[in-house]
Amino acid sequence: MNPFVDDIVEILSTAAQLPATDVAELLAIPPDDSLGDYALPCFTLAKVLRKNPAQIAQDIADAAGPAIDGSTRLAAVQAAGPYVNVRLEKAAFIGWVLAAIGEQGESFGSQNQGAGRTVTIDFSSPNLARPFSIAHLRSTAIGHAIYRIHEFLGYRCVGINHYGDYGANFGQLLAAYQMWGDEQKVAADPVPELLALYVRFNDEVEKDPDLREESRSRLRRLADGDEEMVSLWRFFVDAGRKEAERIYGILGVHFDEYKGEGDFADDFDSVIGLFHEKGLAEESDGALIVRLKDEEGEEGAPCMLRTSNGTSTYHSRDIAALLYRKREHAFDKMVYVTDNRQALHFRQVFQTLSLAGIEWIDRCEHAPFGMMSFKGQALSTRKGRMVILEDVLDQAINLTREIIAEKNPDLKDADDVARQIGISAVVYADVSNRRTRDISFSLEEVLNFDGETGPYLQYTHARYCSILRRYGTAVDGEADPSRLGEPAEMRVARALGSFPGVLARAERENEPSYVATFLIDLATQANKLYNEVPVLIAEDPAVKAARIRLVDAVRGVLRTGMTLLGMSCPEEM
RNA sequence: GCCCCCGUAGCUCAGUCGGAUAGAGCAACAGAUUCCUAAUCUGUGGGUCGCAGGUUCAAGUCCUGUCGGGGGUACCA
Repeated sequence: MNPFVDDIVEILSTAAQLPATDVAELLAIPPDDSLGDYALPCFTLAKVLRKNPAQIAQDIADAAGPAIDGSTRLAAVQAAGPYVNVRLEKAAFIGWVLAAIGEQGESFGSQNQGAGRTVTIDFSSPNLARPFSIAHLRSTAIGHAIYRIHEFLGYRCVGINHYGDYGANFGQLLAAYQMWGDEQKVAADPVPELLALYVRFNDEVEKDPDLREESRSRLRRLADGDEEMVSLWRFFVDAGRKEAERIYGILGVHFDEYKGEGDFADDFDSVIGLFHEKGLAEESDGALIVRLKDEEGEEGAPCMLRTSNGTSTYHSRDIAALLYRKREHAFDKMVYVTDNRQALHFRQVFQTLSLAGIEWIDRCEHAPFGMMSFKGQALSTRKGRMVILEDVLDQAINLTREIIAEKNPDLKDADDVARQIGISAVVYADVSNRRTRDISFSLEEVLNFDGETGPYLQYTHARYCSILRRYGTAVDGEADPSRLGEPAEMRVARALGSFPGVLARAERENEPSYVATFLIDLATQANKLYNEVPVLIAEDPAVKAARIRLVDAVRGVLRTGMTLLGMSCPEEM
């Protein structure tokens, strides 16, 4: 795939008289590019050859010398202690990267590894009884990025919103509404009114535990199809969905399927039938369970399919939903983007289906993410301690407006650009951390636009757009890159060249933060580049044209990467 | 008790398969704009990679134990 690496492997394996696969396996990248572009550590060879690794490195470098001299891609080979360092022919490497980007255009980075495959991604899936808080952004932003990355790699994607429209939260809402709700106020502006009712219920239930019965009885009536309860519940769900879809509109997130948990509450008989058939289901304390064992054979928490009251469970509903998805979408990969707390739940679901002989269960993955805390405390809707996502977005947008007014008062569509920057800043702050980390939300940090942030990426992109705009004429895709080779140019090219590998890893591990880290690196190198070498004021027109090609490539890859993370890319800011 | 995640600079975090001197950003301080947008760039200070063993030529990275934080552990989802 990379002819430069292929050449190094071929030459060094011949020189060292080693199998090519061994050399490819050992090949590393030196910590500093002044040492070289690739390195072969010789420690492991020392044992076999019974020689000092530095001597081995020297021998290999000597033996490889002539072949390197004859190579158009490789410039030099040198032993440095126990390492054989190889330097690339810079202009050739930059030219190769530019050619690849030129050929593949906007699809550069994709190796089309998802062609012919379908992935279903369950993400965001908010509980509609609660407001859309900053904590919901995690699953939404991470899931959306995973969706876009898969789509870019050629997968057919089905984004599923498995929203919560079922369970105790709704009982609480029904009770609170009927006890204290003001029909007109709720009808006029449901979201904040319902939130207030929800918080009040949880507040009062602490003082008066008997209130729980108010909730439970209504839940029973709902389950029995009581008309009053059903129509109220429907109203709550509709209001919650409208609100969620409004937020998705702001974020630019799209789902291919909306199905609530409640949609799988009634058809779980088939799930139970499946486990009865296999002889796996058994009665225990009135509930129906499947016993599970961990790796050591110890009995762990069982998977409960039906409660002693005869109702469905989180497990049976999720299993029903999963079977439905397999039938409906015939996925090759299924990703659940939920918080870490549900790790055991998914292990149980997967293990239970595995016991039942469902062989495709190994294509299902849980992509967990860490908890979000706020000022050292967990966010809790029940206790009214929460950060409403839209408030954060609004603050980010307003701050951006101020910055634009100060730095670029003549910017046209300033309001639109402020929205793009503010929203992307918040999204970036979320997807830039590795998924499994617990993150502490800090408004101050999200609203700092200096350094490794969303606006930094957008700024770099906008500056590159600006260079191309001022260049005036179309980019010459044939401009000769042989005049390039400045260290700054080489570093940018190396970053560009790493994009396909980064995306492959991001897909494999369902980890969008790899793309975020990549973009910061690319933008950093790109910013250094225009500080170090002149582009528009380059004296030699041939050099200028070649640099413009490089600038255009950076602009394109920045745009692709930011889009994959769900960010927008204004051309001016 | 058992299971999962996390622990790297004052703060927030990177760190592919174990490789050369552990890196960024923020905050602090000092610089760079007659020149492509200073939301940028350059420099300075800042480290017992939680701790202890082990494996290895080589450990932030792998193994065991331990401490600290968070979460989970059959009728919430």
